[in-house]
Amino acid sequence: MTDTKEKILMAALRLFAREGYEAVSVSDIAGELGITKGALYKHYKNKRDIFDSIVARMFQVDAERSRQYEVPEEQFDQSPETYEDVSLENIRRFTLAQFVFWTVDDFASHFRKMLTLEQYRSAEMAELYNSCLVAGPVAYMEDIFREMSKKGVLREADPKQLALAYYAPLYLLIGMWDQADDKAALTTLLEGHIARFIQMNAVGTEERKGP
Amino acid sequence: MTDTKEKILMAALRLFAREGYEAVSVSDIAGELGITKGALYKHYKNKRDIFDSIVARMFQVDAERSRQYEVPEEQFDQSPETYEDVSLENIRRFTLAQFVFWTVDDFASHFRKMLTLEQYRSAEMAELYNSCLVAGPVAYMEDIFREMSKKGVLREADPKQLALAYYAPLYLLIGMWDQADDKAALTTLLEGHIARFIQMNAVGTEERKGP
DNA sequence: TCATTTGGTAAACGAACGTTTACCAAAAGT
DNA sequence: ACTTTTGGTAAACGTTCGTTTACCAAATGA
Repeated sequence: MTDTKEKILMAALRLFAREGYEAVSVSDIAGELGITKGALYKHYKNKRDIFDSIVARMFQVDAERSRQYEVPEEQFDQSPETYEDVSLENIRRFTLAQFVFWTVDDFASHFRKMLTLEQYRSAEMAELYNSCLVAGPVAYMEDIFREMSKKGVLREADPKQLALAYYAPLYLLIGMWDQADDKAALTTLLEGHIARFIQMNAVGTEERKGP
Repeated sequence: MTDTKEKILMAALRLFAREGYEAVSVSDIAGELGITKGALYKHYKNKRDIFDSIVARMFQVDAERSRQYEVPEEQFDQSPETYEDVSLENIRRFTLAQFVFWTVDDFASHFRKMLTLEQYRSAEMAELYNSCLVAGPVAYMEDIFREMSKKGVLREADPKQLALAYYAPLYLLIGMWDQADDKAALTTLLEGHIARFIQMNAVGTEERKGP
């Protein structure tokens, strides 16, 4: 069965996320499935191959996700007076989806932790960690905020500074998730942060802008 | 010489911070100093003992630091009209000092990275990482902000939400430091963040409060 | 039906691991 | 001056590592 190959990948990911790549032995992975380590080499050519397959899988998952999120296209025919609300609401929903993805989703959550543990081992891992979880998302938000400032949805401000202020709490709360006992409180904090950010930075929360 | 013992500790810390504890061999550590691994056992009883000594050292460094930062006591006899400025300026300086400590300081920087890599291995490491770098600092800022709100230096707001908004960018920038090529830009971003935070949350940046 | 492929076991491989031992030169103590 | 301690080397210990090999039963395919 090719089902075993999948089980190996997930078991390895779970172990890599907790212990780090080097600290996990091939026997450990095989032991998780109740098979011998010899059987493992029928599915992967070596230990590194498992790791590489995990990374490749993440690229695949990410491609599917961005295909899904890109151009929903439905709300662009709104009247100008409600555009900012829709736009901000989109950001809010996107942010919550990001949070859920990196914390609740089994694969993404374990992958994030694995990447956290491997980020200093090589420039490649550092770049991957950075683009997935740090500078990548910040740059993404910066683009969005620059656009929104230009359209008058947000007050004038350095979009890089805005992106930092917006994304950093999300990043920190993701990092707190794994060992938080009250996970609902974290979600509440995140929602509070988003609401606060919109209230302080959106045009139209104090005076409403006419069409 | 007891100087060798210190060199072993620092070399081990440097390696643990890059590779993680399990991925570093005793030979690796000895090799960094140009001695054999046998010699290493004249200074530490085993590999774990080196790790524990590093952690103990951090506690020691931290104790010295908090002794140094606690009760500078010099500015508490200010007139009420300048109190908020002093208070906010203290926070600004404290924040920058924290940032420099966890990024530039050789021991603290490596210790932070090591802790980042070990945080999922045991509850003890998770707690240490959390108290040093995540929930600990947030709770600390929360206390400060609650006090400042009560004294009217800050606008009314949930202090937990304030602490998250204030500390998270610091946390993210610390994490970006290691592999940033333009470190000055990060410092600029941090200073921008602090200035922005004070401007948006301090009472008196729009209307000055009389005595 | 019979050859082949698949997915598994058990054992062995050399290398590397953390640790211990036997030994030694130089420094320190008395 | 002689003993002890200190800080080092080199080699060996038993264990575990990642990987390979020989073998096998069941599924697959012609």
